[in-house]
Amino acid sequence: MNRRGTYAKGAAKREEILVVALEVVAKRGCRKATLSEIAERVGLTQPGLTHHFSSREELFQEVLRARDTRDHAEYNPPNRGFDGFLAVMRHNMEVPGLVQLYAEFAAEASIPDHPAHDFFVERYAWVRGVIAAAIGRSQEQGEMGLDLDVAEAADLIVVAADGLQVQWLHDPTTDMLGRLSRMWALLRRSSWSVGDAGPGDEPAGTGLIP
Amino acid sequence: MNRRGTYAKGAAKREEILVVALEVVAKRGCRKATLSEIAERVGLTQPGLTHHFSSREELFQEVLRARDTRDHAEYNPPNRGFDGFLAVMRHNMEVPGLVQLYAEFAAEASIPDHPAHDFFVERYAWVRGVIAAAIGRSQEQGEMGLDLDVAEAADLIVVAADGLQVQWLHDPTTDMLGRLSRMWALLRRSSWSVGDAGPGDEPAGTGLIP
DNA sequence: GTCTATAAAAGGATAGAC
DNA sequence: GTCTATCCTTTTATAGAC
Repeated sequence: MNRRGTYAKGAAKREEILVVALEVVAKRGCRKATLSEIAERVGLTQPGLTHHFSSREELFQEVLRARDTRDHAEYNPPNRGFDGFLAVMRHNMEVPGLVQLYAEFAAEASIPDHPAHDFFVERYAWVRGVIAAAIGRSQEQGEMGLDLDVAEAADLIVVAADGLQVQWLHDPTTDMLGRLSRMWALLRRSSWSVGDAGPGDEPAGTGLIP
Repeated sequence: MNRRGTYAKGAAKREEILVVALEVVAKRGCRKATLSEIAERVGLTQPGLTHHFSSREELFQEVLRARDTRDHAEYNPPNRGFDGFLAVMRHNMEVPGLVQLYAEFAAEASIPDHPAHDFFVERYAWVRGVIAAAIGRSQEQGEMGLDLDVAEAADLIVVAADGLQVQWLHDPTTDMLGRLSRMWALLRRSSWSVGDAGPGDEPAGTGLIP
């Protein structure tokens, strides 16, 4: 531990930057949050900040990564299942800045050559996996039918959660937890087989498959 | 029609700008799309463009408004119900630029004092209403139970659609239509009463309501 | 309705000192 | 690890001519 003043200090500053970056995003929005303002708020110049995070995109990506790491450790101990996911969403309602950053940056990064594109693709896969595991656990306990298409069900939970967060940002009275619980309940009660109305199928008469 | 050269020309240029703005957004993303590039592509200078749309936010908002107007006329003639909604989503898959703009700009506008904030709040209410009407129609036809909470069900469809679009931007193999059809099927098969597991309720043991 | 010109600001990147 | 200094680029906004 003789690295005090170098490594330790650097790591602490990094943490501080991540926190302050979030505050600036919460106030200005992801688009209008600038490196200079963040730097100033942590008592650095803009080039000083760049030493820690070499670009705006890297910084925001790391803010979100740190969030995931902490949230997962805090709310998703092994096998907590859907309750853990709900707990994360409940926590999200106390940190609108994070939700705002997530929604805006994820959308911005949807363009294929965005620096954070791969981060989000991997993150989505990870989240779907977490939810799929929760569904699997629910199946083991007999709460959900074994004929449920787990991947599809997990997808629906994840996209509903994402969509809900944007709605909630626009209207904070949105009942995210209630809506997600309902979504979960729908899946719990349903029972379907692949040949029934599987992925890609459509209601008859839609005309989507000419 | 003696206004050729003034009103007519202005309106035509406006339309052209809306189209080109979309192309630039599709290429660069909403954040990186600039008034100057759009102006150049329509053969105007940036101040020339500003004459038609006084800000970036107004321009993007009008692109989305024009889209809604056209889509609604094209795919949602009275009482087409859920099929009409699916048709809009199918059409969206042919215009990723629009989906990209919608996702990114909606997230950006989630901050309360954003110029387009109200536009999105009103738009969400409108879309929810459209879906709620489709559900109501489905109930009349006996396809959906009368005990369905229409507002809640409509919400779930809308947020799932929004979330799906972002997922699809990141991974174009995402089966948006299949997922939405499944969502609809879940609601069709379900049957719930308000006291059963109504909005705001949670699974037992979640601890979300201390 | 569109231009030129210019403002006025700000964004992010980089080289080199300490 | 942080600063100063500087650079280049870009962005939006505005005033006034045609």
